[in-house]
Amino acid sequence: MGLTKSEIFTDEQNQLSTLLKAIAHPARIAILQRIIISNTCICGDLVGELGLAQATISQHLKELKTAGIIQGTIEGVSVCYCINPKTWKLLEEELGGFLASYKGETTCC
Amino acid sequence: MGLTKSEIFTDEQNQLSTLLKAIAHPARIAILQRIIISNTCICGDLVGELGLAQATISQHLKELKTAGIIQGTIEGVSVCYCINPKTWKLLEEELGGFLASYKGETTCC
DNA sequence: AATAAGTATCGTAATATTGCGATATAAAAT
DNA sequence: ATTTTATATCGCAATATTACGATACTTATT
Repeated sequence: MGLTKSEIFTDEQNQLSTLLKAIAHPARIAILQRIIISNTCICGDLVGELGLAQATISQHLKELKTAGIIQGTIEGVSVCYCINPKTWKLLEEELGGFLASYKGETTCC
Repeated sequence: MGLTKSEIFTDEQNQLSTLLKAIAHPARIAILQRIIISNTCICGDLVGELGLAQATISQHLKELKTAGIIQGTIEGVSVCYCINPKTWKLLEEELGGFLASYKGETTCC
């Protein structure tokens, strides 16, 4: 039907998948890398650098913001976006725990 | 258009987003957790445990397999799926590097 | 007040994802 | 050989995502 059945999964599984989904796009990865490098990001800059239209970038920024991964504060005409430290930490922890749970033992296959 | 413009991004950005996309679904996270715990997974088990139809689970397994995150070997009637250590390591490295690139400095906002 | 600059939102088209019933396939047991 | 068991694939419907032009909004400058 095209609708994820969130009810049957744990809150952790849903939360992690939501965060991952927000990051799982090359444009959004590029945006995040750009924000991290400059530590002071303005959308207008991105429009010139990435090869995407202004509307598209604004939409990607909105998705990252909705997921809580970035936060934006209005600074005059432009908007300054930066990483939301809390969510970033949460992602590092949740994802780190998940990835580390596999110890690489090859009992099967 | 609905088509991601992969051409304008780096190989690293595309690769990382592809891997993340494969994991960014609660059912697939649940499947991976289940595989990791048992270290010997048979699809039939999952059908009973998760609340999804057999066809749906088979499809999720296929996506994980296509992304190279799991590998399956036929064992008689059933198929044994397990983590692909190489891809898992790659994911840990790529993602770890990406997440660690943010140092948490709050110069702005 | 009018204009300019930077972003956000709307509407829309193209494509992708999610989920499932039905059916196919493949190996094991009878 | 037929039936059973386990998994994969097909086809479809519902929904989500991606991208962008056009337009609205919001603040700064003139």
